[in-house]
Amino acid sequence: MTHKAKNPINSDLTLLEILNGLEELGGGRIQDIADETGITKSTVHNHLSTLRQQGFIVKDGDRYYLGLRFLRLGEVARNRGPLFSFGRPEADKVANETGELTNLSTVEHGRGVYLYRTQSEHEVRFSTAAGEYHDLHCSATGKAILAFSPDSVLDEFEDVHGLTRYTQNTITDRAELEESLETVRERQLALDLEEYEKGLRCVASPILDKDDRALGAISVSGPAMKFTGEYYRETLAEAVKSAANVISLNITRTEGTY
Amino acid sequence: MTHKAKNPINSDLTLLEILNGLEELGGGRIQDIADETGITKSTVHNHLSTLRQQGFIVKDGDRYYLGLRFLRLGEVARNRGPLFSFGRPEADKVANETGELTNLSTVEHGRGVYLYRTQSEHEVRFSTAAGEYHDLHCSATGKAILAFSPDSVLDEFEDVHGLTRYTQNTITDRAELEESLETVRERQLALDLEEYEKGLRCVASPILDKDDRALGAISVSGPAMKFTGEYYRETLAEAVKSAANVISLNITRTEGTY
DNA sequence: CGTTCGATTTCGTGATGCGAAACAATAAAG
DNA sequence: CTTTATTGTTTCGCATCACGAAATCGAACG
Repeated sequence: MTHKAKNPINSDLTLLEILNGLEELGGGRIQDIADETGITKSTVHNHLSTLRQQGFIVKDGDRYYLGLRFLRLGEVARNRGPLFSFGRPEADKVANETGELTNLSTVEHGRGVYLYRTQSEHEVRFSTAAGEYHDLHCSATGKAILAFSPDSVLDEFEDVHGLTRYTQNTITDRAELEESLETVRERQLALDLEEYEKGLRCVASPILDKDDRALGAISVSGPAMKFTGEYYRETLAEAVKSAANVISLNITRTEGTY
Repeated sequence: MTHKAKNPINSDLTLLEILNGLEELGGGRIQDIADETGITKSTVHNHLSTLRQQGFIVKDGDRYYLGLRFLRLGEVARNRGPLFSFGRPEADKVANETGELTNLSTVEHGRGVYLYRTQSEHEVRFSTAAGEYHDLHCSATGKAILAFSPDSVLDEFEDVHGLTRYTQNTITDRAELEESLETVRERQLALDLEEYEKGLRCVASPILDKDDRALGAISVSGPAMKFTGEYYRETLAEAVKSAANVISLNITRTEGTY
């Protein structure tokens, strides 16, 4: 387990449970939240009422929604560390030059988290994956990060989530995974060959600090049909790798501020 | 007051207080948070410990920070309503065409909130204002929104925050403000002539739903020295106005989904 | 080794969060 | 218009538990 609180505060747990419910449902009425979370109506009501009073929740008609207060908290979280501020411009560049969807991610609580994803022209609605979690063993960014992280990171992830199989290509064997990480280390490049979702491929390169430890990774992702041959293994790979290099350099250059 | 909870939950209040503290400090040690919030060490410790266990907080050394969990919650909040998903692409276009800083904002809990701000080349670090609050009476976006909102919105804002004076140009008289809103309604354009910060000007245009009620506003902002004459009152004004129109149209066209 | 500073834990108690159920409000149905 | 159903809101009593003072632990420093 990641962390076990000695004296967990009960009402905090229910409050957070309610937030989780609101996130999943994208908002809802008291009854909905109560059903979703298994918490009594009156309790849900009191918590939501308190949250609203403090400006964290908005009520539209009889529906409750997460408020924009969380947007602010999220931005503060995202701007801890240099990864986002230095990475975003480069990610945008890669997206412009290649025309592909570009991602920036890091690790938190033993899982991969998207810090940023470029906007796609096509899927306008809900394209935002920022803040979403992903597995480390079957994503390009995840493997790029693992290759330059202490074993403890993989240990924690394996402990909590296991090496779940999603497709035929998913690497579910620890030894095999570690072997593949070795080549990632050599080439500073990690691939995802439909290991998480059939038809989806990625290339990632790690973003490193001065001690060659991964702060995160940058990747492009797209359809397997398009991500093949030289375009995939040279053009895109190089684009991602050089972007990662620029970001790493910019970060280490400004070291000390962090 | 915006909303008064009948049975506010005490531990929720302290938890939220701690989050506020973390936001202000950008993270810190137990003692720091305790000092900042006036809550006892052990209480702070228990709350943070609980939050961490649930993945909302990260601990780096002996420092606690807001976790990326909030990023996700913030994104959910931001994607409620069509404003962000339809507005962002247009805001980016305006930013590209004019080269100026472009903002997208809305109203929540009686205050203006930035939903999105385009990245500026110059100020890389901490340029993110997303989720930040701003006053309605002295900002271009605020006035654009007020002009197309029921009086209750201005009432609530005035009640809670008052028409604070920030510069010589700030409109602090309700009647005068309402008069200026009349011309905003006519021209579908609102200006900020250094009313909030000396040297800073903005132009905004409201984003309207099918009943001509403001969902938010889009604006560009920049130095007063540059924002003058035809460039300010024609070029930028038109850019913002037409972008607002496009967004409004796209939203009403897809009406019913919301 | 001792000192200092802060994190963590212990612990007793008064406050309070919880759930069942009553009540109100609203909408749908007949 | 009345009835019925559904859900939000409030009440209330009690076992629980969040709180704070102080003790303990642990690390960094000289």
